[in-house]
Amino acid sequence: MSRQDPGRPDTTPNGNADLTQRATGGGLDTRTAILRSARTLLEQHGYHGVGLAEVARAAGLSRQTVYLHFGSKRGLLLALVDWVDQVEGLEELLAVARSAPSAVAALDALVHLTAVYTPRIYKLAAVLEVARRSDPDFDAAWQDRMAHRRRNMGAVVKWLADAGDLADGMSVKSGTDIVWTMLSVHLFEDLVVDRGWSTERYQAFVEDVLHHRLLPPDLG
Amino acid sequence: MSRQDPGRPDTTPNGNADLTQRATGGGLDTRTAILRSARTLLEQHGYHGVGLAEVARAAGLSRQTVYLHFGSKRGLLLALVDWVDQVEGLEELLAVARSAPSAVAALDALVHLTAVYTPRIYKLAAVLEVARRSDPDFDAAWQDRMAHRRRNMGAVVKWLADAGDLADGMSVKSGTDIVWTMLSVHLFEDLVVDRGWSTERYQAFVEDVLHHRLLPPDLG
DNA sequence: ACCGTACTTTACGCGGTGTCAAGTCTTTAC
DNA sequence: GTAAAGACTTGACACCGCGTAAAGTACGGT
Repeated sequence: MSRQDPGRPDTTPNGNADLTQRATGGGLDTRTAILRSARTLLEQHGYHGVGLAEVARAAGLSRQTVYLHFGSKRGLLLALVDWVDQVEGLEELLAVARSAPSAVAALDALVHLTAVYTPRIYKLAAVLEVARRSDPDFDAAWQDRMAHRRRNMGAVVKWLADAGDLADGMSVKSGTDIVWTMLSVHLFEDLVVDRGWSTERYQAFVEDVLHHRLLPPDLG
Repeated sequence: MSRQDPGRPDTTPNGNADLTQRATGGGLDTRTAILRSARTLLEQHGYHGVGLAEVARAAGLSRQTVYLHFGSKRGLLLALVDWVDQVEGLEELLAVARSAPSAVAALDALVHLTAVYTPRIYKLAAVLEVARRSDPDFDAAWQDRMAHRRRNMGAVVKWLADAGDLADGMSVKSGTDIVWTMLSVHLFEDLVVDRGWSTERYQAFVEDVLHHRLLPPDLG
């Protein structure tokens, strides 16, 4: 943590009046406290439903502290994305997919990863979606992260191609486009969140479509 | 084109009290002028990139006039949706699909309709997407309109089922879910807008997936 | 004792939504 | 011919969110 509370001034015009936890010995530092409350509130009320004042209050801090740490709402969101991916263990899950025994297994692992991971982050993804369309600068930064995600998928499709497991006439680029689209958060939201499908059914559906579209007839 | 212009009762999508449109010799009444500039500006700068003041200015009117006609930004957006669907001739396109000679033809017509219609409205759809996630009241009204769209798709899938053209184990509900998802604006955006596919390729892809998933093996 | 760090308080400027009240101009109705 | 009704304008205000600025306060280390 950092400093302590000077005196719990309470009744600040800024709107704190909270009971500030921030366990000094606990281990949560200020930055994490902000990220935690930001995530909770944003997932609950959406991008425009939460102001930085509210985030700060929930973290037991002043509004300015948020600006001190993240510079802007955009900065907070960007940091939030990285933090959540780290907290939710995205890298570990990706490592599993990369260590698959075959190209087809890697593709299936990618689908499985998505079915497991998306439920953890789709609410935040909805927030980011709005942020993208509200803030061009955020959108630019977001595209970078998405390009990274696309490269992961492209690598698997390339693997398929090199192993001769890609259907005739299917280029790596087209295949990647299809994987990208079928594994998008949008599609998960449509099927699982809005239409009530189970993640198992979602996974089976996506896997089936990808197999039929990407693999040669004998494998699909 | 401000205050003169006598009667000329026209379609009032909103169904509000005073229907009173005015058509100068030119033909565009105030309401339409607002809708037109709103559409242009919103598609260009997004939901939060345009204020009602700017919309009004572009229409050559005062900000209050917008409130007089639509009550709020939400009201304007809702009216805009109806107006655009009417201007773009959605009903006519739907009639074509409904008059298809067979269930499978109707399904294909639905896909074709989407491939033709979505390019005209996907920019506005992005705006509405943000509005939905920023304004719960708008979201509620939006769900109504989407339910209507879903019923159209459900009718076609029901037609398939009644004609015995639905794959074994595929319920009307599941089939409708799949059609809904594959014809979503999101999927169009991913493939055509973001990944640069032609609408023909998009259409062929969606049609293929739907045929393979929905129709029995001999037809798919 | 001193300085740097972390956080707080208070105060602006800016821009957007939504509301109110009064005023202008034009058409319609008596 | 005048009065009422309709359509739109002007100007002002409350409220809230973002972002910035400038002091001020508490603590830790040297």
